[in-house]
Amino acid sequence: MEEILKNMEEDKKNRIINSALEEFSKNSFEKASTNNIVKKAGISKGLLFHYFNSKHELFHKLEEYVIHLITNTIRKQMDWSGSDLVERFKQISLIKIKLMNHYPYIYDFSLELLKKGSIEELKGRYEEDFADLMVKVYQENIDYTLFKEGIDLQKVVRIIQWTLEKIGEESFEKLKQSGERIDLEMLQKDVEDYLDILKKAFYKVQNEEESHD
Amino acid sequence: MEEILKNMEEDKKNRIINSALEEFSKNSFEKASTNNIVKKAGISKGLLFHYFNSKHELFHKLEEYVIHLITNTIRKQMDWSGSDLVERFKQISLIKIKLMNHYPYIYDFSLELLKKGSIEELKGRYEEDFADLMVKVYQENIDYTLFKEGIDLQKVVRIIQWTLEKIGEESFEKLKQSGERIDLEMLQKDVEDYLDILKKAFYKVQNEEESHD
DNA sequence: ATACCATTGACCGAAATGGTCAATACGAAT
DNA sequence: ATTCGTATTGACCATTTCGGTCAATGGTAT
Repeated sequence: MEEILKNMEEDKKNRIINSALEEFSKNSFEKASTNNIVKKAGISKGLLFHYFNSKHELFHKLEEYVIHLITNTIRKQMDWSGSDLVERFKQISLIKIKLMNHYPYIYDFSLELLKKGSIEELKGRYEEDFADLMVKVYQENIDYTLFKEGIDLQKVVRIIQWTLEKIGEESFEKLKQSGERIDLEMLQKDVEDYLDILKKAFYKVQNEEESHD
Repeated sequence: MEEILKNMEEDKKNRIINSALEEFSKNSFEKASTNNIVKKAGISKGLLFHYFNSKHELFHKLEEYVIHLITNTIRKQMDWSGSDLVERFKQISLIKIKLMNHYPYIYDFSLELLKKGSIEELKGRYEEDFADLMVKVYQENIDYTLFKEGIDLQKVVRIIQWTLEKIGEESFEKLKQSGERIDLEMLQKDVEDYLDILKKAFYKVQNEEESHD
């Protein structure tokens, strides 16, 4: 994707990527229309097929690009030194939402990929990539003794993840309806509020002194 | 819907409803195909247009039917006497999932309705209906002093709702992939486990004596 | 002026679209 | 058996849309 469009001006490139992401997110592969994609991207039909020889290749290159972008961004922008799982989740969710400001449909698109699977050859590769990253997120240097004892750790972790996912989904709905960019500061505050509640609920009681005024 | 198909044998009626729900859930109205609907329902094209004069009418009657079915089922099957909000949520979520066993795509379909809106005339009517029901759920006879003091009640309630929604979405994914009906007993156990965790986290500490062996 | 790549949009045959309708199948009543 | 009426069929229609092609054009650097 990057190599294919490397000489194209940034703005046009983004329009193509975003238009394709939107069309493939809203429709199944078969019903997604290349006519719609070029119309929304503001380019001619010929140009799209000049760069991507077929609808299949476009989709294939797009999913490759998206998987690579998401996993690499997380890998690079995360602070891997901390041992607090919730903080790690928070970082991931903020990274995703920042990506969404640039590529509004990237999250929806990647969710569809994970649900429906994709071209087999690629699927193996990126699922492995994702799986590796997730193992790293959950296990590398994480201190699980922060959680209260006697609770179902697996379920609690899922509650926390689900909450973050829902916050993300809500932001996306807002973005779609208003068209304005997401207010990252407000969102960060929101995420932190929710995670504070969840930490207070599921982490061992902390030293009150540290948070004293 | 019910009146239109009243003389039809139950099985064929369900096949039509479920096929239409599926097609309209997976595709936007425009891209949904009446050819697909009749194929999956196992009926002829002519028959569908004999009962519903147009694709628009089919969709319209379908949404009317679904909204009515969901709200009425909740209204009737709920135990409105309790004052525990979490228990009320639990009931709603189990009712929804039971409906999903009969109409697998009813939940997806209704979500799309709420997101995208629908035909204007109907929209006003059923949104009001939904809103009324929700007010009843949240306010009629609910004891909010069960929650711990000093927490952000609104956010806590949303965490609980989101958790139930995610459990429902997961059940639906399983249903789609396996095709088997949902094991309601296992699911109920699951819902209760999660809600126990959330209650312990957000409700005031209860008398331990009652749960003593 | 020449060479070269980016870009266009009219055009293609094929497929799918929502909807129609004359023809049947079939059970009940006579 | 025959008639009647309704439930149901599927071939058929005009129209649109599909993915993809390609000769032509524009613009830029040499």
